[in-house]
Amino acid sequence: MAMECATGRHSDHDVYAAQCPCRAMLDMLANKWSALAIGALEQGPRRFGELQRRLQGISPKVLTQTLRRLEDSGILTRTVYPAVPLHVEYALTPLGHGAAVPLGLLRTWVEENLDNTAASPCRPRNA
Amino acid sequence: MAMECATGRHSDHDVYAAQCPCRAMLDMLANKWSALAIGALEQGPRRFGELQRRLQGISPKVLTQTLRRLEDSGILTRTVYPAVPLHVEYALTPLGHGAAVPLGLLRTWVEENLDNTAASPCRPRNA
DNA sequence: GGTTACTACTTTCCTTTGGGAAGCAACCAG
DNA sequence: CTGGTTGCTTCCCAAAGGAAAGTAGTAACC
Repeated sequence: MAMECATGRHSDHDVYAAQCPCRAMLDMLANKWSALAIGALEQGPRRFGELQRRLQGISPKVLTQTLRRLEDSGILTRTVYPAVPLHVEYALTPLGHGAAVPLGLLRTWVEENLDNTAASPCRPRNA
Repeated sequence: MAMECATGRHSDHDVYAAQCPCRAMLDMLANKWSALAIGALEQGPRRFGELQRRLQGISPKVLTQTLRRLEDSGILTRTVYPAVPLHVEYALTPLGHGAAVPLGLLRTWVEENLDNTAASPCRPRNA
């Protein structure tokens, strides 16, 4: 009786089911670089170099991999303008803009709630 | 002038800064198993075996790693009841319950929006 | 003509992390 | 003394992450 998926809670999908394709989607979105890249594209299309500067600490290899995966999943589009020098733009699809909402809330929550942990803040609050 | 972090957008933290401790927090929460484990604990404390059955496909090693990391970050607590057989309960902290909100939205979004992608559904919609 | 610069990667190499299979330890029931 | 239950740990391998350097095409500078 369709134990593999479909508990009927939301739609036909269940992220808790190992075989459900939405598990793979969750695995892709629930990832540091994906969350940051999607957030960086929320305000409009960005170029490779812009993203690399924004996502501090990412290497070009990993940025390419991340963008390719998101492109293959329909989260963003890659457009090449054969100008000189080469110009490549990445932009969120409507699906990507949808995913950006919960991911943005997650990023915001992390930034606003880290103080409650034992981690040291970037700016000490009394110095 | 504090380029390492703190763009001032939300609080003193910036997930886009590589050195900001909130980047590490994002890296931990933005992860398949963390998102599922936190969701599974949202309705109340759960035992190791319960979590392992709920998070279909997780191995005991990976579940232990995930729970330990979340415990070390203050997201959940681990309580041992020295009964026979051994009884261990995992429960979200207030911080964990806060993190559960955006993560729950992400899980729900994935379940409800996978249809819009090229991925095959669990239950075909016309058969 | 040679050199430098720009953009967007790719390649190589190495370290770190993730993941499955199996084993372990404690305890009790039969 | 064997089997069952719970909650892990250990071993080993494969996949992913990350730093550094190389590539390709063009154009502007000297």
